[in-house]
Amino acid sequence: MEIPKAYDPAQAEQDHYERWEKSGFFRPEINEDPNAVKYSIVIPPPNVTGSLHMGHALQHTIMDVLIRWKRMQGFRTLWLPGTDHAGISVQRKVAEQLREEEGTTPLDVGREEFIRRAWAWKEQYGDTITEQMRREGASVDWSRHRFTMDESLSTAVRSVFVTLYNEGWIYKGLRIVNWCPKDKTVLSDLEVKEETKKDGKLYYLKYPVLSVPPAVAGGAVPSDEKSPPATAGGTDFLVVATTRPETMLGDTAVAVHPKDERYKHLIGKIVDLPLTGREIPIVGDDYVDPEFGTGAVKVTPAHDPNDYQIGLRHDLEQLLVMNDDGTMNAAAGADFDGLDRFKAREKVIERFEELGLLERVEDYEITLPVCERCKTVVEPILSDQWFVKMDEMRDMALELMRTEGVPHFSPQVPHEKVYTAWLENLKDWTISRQLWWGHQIPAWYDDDGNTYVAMTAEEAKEKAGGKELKQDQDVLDTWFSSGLWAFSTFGWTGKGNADAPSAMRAEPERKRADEGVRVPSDLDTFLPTDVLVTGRDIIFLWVSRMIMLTKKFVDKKAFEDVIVTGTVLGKDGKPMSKSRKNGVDPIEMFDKFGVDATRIYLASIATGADIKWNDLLIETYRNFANKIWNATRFCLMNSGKSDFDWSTANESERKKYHEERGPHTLADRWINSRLSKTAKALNKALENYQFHEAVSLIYHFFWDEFCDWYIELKKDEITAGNVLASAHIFWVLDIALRMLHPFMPYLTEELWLKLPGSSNDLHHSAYRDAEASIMLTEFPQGKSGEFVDDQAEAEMQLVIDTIKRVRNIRSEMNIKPSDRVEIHVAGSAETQGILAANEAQIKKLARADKLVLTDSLAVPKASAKAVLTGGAEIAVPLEGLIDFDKERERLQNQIAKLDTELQRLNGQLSNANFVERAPAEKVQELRERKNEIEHQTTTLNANVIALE
RNA sequence: GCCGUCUUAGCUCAGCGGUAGAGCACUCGCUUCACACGCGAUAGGUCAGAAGUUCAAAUCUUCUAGACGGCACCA
Repeated sequence: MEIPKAYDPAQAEQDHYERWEKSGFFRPEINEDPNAVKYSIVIPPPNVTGSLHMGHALQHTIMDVLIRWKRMQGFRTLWLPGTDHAGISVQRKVAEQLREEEGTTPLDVGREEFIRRAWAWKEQYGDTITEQMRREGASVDWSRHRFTMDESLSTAVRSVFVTLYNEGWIYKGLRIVNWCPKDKTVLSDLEVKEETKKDGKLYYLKYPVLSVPPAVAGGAVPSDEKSPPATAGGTDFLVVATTRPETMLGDTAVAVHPKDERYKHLIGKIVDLPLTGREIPIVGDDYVDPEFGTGAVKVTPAHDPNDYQIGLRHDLEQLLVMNDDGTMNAAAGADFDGLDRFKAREKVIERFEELGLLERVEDYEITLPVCERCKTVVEPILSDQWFVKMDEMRDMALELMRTEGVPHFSPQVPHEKVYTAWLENLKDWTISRQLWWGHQIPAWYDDDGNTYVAMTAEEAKEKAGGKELKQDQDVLDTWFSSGLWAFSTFGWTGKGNADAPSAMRAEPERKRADEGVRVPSDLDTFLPTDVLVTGRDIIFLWVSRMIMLTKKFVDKKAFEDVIVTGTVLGKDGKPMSKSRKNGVDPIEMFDKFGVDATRIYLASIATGADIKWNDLLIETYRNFANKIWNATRFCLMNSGKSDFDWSTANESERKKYHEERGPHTLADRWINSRLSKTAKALNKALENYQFHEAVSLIYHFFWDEFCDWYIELKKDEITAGNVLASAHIFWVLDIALRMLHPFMPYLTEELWLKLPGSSNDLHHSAYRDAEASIMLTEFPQGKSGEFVDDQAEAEMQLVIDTIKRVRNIRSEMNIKPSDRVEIHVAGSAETQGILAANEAQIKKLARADKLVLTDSLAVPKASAKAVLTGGAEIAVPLEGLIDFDKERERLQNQIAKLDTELQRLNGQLSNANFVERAPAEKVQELRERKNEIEHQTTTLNANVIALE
C-alpha cells in the first residue's frame, strides 16, 4: 500500500466533513436505538457579526469532544448550533455601511429600510462563523440551526415579555441608567466596564451662599424670589468637589451631612448657582460623608444615581442638561447649548476661574464607566426605560443552587461562589435599547399615554378598544432573547407550543406519531441539556439569565453542568484583542498545523485555566498527528505481506480469532492491559471534564507505549508476515484510534477507513446500518478490567528495564550504534524465564547479538554493570572498549542517587512517630523500598570494587 | 474597598497530603528498512518567602511579596 510519508491535514479535512454531514451523522435521528439516552448541548450562540476566535475554537473543541464521545457511547446526541443577532454590533455595522457607501444615516433611510438592510447584511455576512465551524469539524446538527430573530424565537421573546409584564415583573420607568452617547442607547450594568484613569482631576468649586433664607422650605426657589447676588466681600461660600464640573449646570441642590458642625447652620439656606442664574437649596442628607472632599456635595439628580436618590428624598427638581449624543442641551444655558460634554467641562472651569470661584484643582485617580463595546465614557442619565425585576427569578436560581447544587460549575471554585454572590446582589435589569435591529418591544401606546402590552399589534388594538396605537420604538436587549436560548431553540414559543410536533424526528418516533401516539417534542427530549460550555465573561450576562428564565418559563433546569473555560491569552500574556494586535487567528493555525492538532492542543489546556498562546505547543500535537500517521502507515505497509484476508474480519470475528488463535506474546498481553487501563482512565477523565488529563493519557499511550515499545517489540514478527501479529496490532490500533477520535476527528477517520476490515460492522449497535465511519464506532470503555493483566505488565517492565539498562551502558560508554554487544543477566529462575521468552526482542532493541542468562555473573573485569529492580544483575562485557574511570564514575553516580533516597527513607523509618502513626501498608512499602535500595547499592559497590 | 485566582525545570504548563512530572528548548550520540514533524541517552527544580497543622506538606491553614481577575465605589 502506498501511503505518503507525512500526514497532510488539509486533504483529510476536505474529505470527511461533508460526507459526515450529508450522511446525517450529526443528527440525533442517526441513532436507531429507541431506548437510547439523550445527550444534548446547545451552543453559546456566536454573534452574527463575528468570526471565529480562539475562545470559540476552545469551547467548540470541548463541546465536540463531549458530543463525539457520547455519540460513540450510543447516546442520542444533539449539539444544537445557532447565532445571536447582536443588536448593537449589527446596528453599528449597517450604519457604517450606509455612511461609507451612500453617505446616509439610519435616520435618512428610516426604520423599515434600515431593518431590511440589516437582514441583507446578516444574509451576506452572518454565515462566516458557521462556515468556520464546519472547518473545525464541529459535529453540530445543522438542520436545527437557530437564529435569535427566527420567527419562533421571536414569538418566544414576545411571549415572555407579555407574561412578565402581566405578572408585574416588567415595568417601565424613569431611572438613572447607563447611557452610551456614541451608540445612543441605554446599557445594562453588565455592559459597562470600569476603567481607571490616573490623570483625572477633582475640581473644587465655590458656590456663593445667599444670606436670605428661602421663602419656601424645600424645592428649587422660584426665580422671582431671588435675592440680590452677594458681593464678594461678605459672601459665604460653600465649596463642593466634583470630577464632572459640567454637571453643575444641572445641579438642583447642595447636600451636607445634617450633623456636620461646619455646615449644619447652612441647611435650609440658598445657593446662587454660578453660570445658571438659578438658586438652589442646601439640604441635609445622611448620604454625605463629612470626611470626604469638602463635606459638601453638589446634587444633580438627573445625572447621577446617588444624587437621584437624594433628589427623591428632598423632592428636588430633576434637571436634564444633556442630549442623547453627549452634548449639552438648552437647559444647560445658552452658552453651553450644543457643546460637547468634555468641551463644556473646560468651559465651565474657565468661567469659574474668571469668576474667581474655582478654589483649586487636584489630581485625582478616578474610575470611569465606559461602554464595553466602543469604550465611550458612559453617562449616567435619567431616562424612561423598561426594566425586569429580578428578585423572584433570582430567588428561584438561588434555591436551585442551594437544594440541588445546579448548575454544577467546572471548575467549581471560584465560579459557584462568584455566581451566588452576584445573584444575591442582583439589581433590576434594563432591557430596552434605543436601536432598530432586534426584537421591537411589544408595547403600544395611545394618545393618552396608556400602555398596551400584547403579542401582536392587532391584539393590542383590541385591548385598547380599537384606538389607534403606536408601538414602542425601542428593541429588547439582545441578552433578553439569549436568555431564552436554552428552550426557545427547542421550539418553545409560549403557551401550548411546546407540544407542537417537531419536523426533525427520529424515524421510529415519527412512525409512532403517524399511529396517533403522542411523541415527545425536542423540548421534552433535549431539555435540560447536559452541559453548557462557555467563558467566564458571560456567566452573569447569559448563563445566570438562562437559568432563571428557563426555570420560570419551562419550570426546568436549563442544564446540569457548566464548564467554564479559561481565556486564551496572547503571547504577551494579555487577553487577545484587536487593539493590542496580539490575537491569533484559529483559521491560520488550522492552515499551519491542521485542525486536529489545534483541537487537541486546545483540549490539553486544563479546564478553566488561562493559557498563554504558544505556537510551539501546537507543533507538539502536529508532530503527534504525524506520529500516529506513521505508526498506522507502518502497520498498513507491512500487513500486505501476510496472506490473511482482512476484509472479512469484523469485530466479533477478530475477537474470536484472537481467543482461538492465542496465546498472545507477552507484548500483546501487556499492550492489551495498558490499552484497557488507558481506556478506563480516559473515560473517567472525560466524565470529570478533565480534558487535559484525557489528552495526556491518549498521548502517552500512543507515543510512549504503542509506538516506542509495542511496535518495536512486534516489528520483526510483523515484517516477517506473522498473521497473528498483524491481526493483533490492527486490533489495538483500531481501539486506540477510536479513543483519539473525539479529539482528532479528521486524522482518525482518515486512518481508520484505511484499516483492513473497518466497516460498519464495527459500529456501535445504535448505528449498525449507517455508512462506515469511526465516529459511529463504539467508544472503548475499558470496563470491568477486561484485558487487565498485571502479571504481563510486571514482566514487560522487566524486559523494558533490561533494554534500558543496556542502552544506558551503551550510550555512556560511547558504544557505536552499529556495534553489537553481549548481555549477561544473573537472576532468579523466574527472571531468566521471562527474559528468555523475549530474547529476540531484547537483542534487537538493545543491539546485542547474545543474551546469556545465568544464576551468577561470570564476566571479565572489563564489563559495565547495572542492577535491576528485584535484584537481577546485568553485565555488558566491553573488552578493549571500557574506560574504567568512566565506568566507576557511572556506577558511583547511580550509588549516589540511591543513597539520597536511602537517607530519606532511613530518616522516616527511624522516626518512631511515623512508624506508629502512618498507615501500616505505607510503612511496609517504605521498608521494602529500603531493602531494595540497600540490595542495589551493595551490588553496585561490589561492582566498583571489582573494577580495581 | 470587598471577593477570588495564580506564583513548580530556561520557556509554556500539569500535579494539589505520602519517592517532584510533561511538551518545547539545552547537552551527547544516531539518516537503524513507520516517522528527523524522528530514534536513543543525559542534564536541569530547597515547588515565591515566612510561620503553623500533620508521623508526613508543592499539596491543608495563616501571614508577607509579586502578577492577575471579578464586584462595588464618596461627590
